[in-house]
Amino acid sequence: MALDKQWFAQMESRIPKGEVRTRFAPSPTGYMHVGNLRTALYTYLIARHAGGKFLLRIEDTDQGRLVEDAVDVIYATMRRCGLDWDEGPDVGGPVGPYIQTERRDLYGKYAQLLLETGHAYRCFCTEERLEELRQDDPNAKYDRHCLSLTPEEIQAKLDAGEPYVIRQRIPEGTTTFHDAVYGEITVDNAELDDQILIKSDGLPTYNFANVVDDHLMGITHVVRGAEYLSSSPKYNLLYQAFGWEIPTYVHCASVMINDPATGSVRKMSKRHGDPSYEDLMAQGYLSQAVVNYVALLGWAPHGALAEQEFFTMEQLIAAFDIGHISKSPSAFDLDKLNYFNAAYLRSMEPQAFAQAAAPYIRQAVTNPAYDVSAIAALLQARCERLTDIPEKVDFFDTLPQYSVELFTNKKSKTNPEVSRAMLEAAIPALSALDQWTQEGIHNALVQLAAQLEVKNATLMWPVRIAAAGKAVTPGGAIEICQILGREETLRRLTLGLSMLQG
RNA sequence: GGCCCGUUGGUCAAGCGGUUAAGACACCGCCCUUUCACGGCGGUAACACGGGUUCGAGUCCCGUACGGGUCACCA
Repeated sequence: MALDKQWFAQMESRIPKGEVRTRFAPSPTGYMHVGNLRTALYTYLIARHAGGKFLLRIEDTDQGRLVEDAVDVIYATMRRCGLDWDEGPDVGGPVGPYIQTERRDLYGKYAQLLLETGHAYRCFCTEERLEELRQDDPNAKYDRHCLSLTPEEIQAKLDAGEPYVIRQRIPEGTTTFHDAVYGEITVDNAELDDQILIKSDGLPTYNFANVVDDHLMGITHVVRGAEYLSSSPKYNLLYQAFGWEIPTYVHCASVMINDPATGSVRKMSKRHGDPSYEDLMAQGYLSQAVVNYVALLGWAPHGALAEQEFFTMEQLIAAFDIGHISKSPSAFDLDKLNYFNAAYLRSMEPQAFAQAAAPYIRQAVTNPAYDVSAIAALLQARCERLTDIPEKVDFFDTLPQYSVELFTNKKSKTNPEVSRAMLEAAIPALSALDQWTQEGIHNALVQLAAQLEVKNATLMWPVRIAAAGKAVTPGGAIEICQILGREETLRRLTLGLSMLQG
């Protein structure tokens, strides 16, 4: 097969120059790992910080792992996180296509190039033979059996239609590469395997497609998880074999999680039931909170910003720098995410919060008479996640069964006898009210407490307990009574009183 | 196991040869208060270990230990 020099030249000519270009290149698996999300974020931030381009490329060369609609999940997640891309499968761009299976013909041509320059060779070994090689040493490298095939032997196998793969020929010596976060790393080439570049199905392996695409797409900063650190020398060798400029590598340490079962940390994984981005959304977390938290998992602002922890996307773009990406793995901490989420929830406009909370409130409070906005106002400073809401407000719909013991509270100086006296006084005072407003209820009860010569808490406690039937409620007696309405409040208070009289 | 990487409180982390070693989460206490939250104030808690280099080391070098990654026709 003759190589079309013009075609290669044309591919080269498409590559944009003079700008920072990064890419996020997920495999369509149907969900976004927290670690992947963080990698995507950092990749995005590096491009935006430099005023460069951020691209999205879909790496779907593993036909066996294709997941239906997974690409849509990626789009949705990226958009929801505020990671807008300049070039990608859906928006196009100068170096497309942006889906690897749509580029399939191109990898073979580049592999051919390597074949002709002796940087790669065809391998006809069967899987059985490879397995045998690994019999006594499961970590054995390929023995280069097919490297010694003569051109005639190769041609004969080709003519016979024998399936083959194309392998990279690793040269002698050592390979040194530079990583922006880990620094200079040198390895002995003897440690490197003659890895497969083109699989027998004709599709490229991740490692090969990655190098070809990154070059052809003009990627200047290769941002990826640290699990690729040890395969980086092979990448470098590939770039060198092609005579291509080596990009800046930015490897990010893994996101770990504390495993309470073992008491140690391990890499976050879907398999162990660790939450993905989608899981977190379903659990009532805010996308901004997750993004903010994740940004700080493995990167920290420096200088004047060292103590800042709340960042908008714009602020992240301005502050982000590769130099402060951490080399060591960090543990995902749900407590801290909860803190961020609660803070984001609190910072919302009351109206926006009410809107977000409404469906969760309505899960537990179906009575249309109760004002959702008023309930939301009580909740805003009191929940870490939206999904915390239903159990906090269930008492509005139905008064729980509760025990008289709830009427006893040391700090409020209440016990069943005191509570009984309080309710006996509160019921007529509240039924006499002409305006059922927070202010009206507040004034009536505060005046009553003064009149009875007890502290406010002594009166409020039994009222709240009778109104809600729970020791802990969002909001106090006044707010709860106001939302309940006069009739229901008096009914519940009377019920409470009868419990105390019985 | 070989190779590569890492190691500051329970967790996230600042620090880039000279600091009383920041800050945040969590935890504890106090205040505020109508329960709980919110908010305010305070507290417990760290440079893995051993050698060097240096007037001086969390910061630089070398070991050890521990942790992680990787060794596929997966990405």
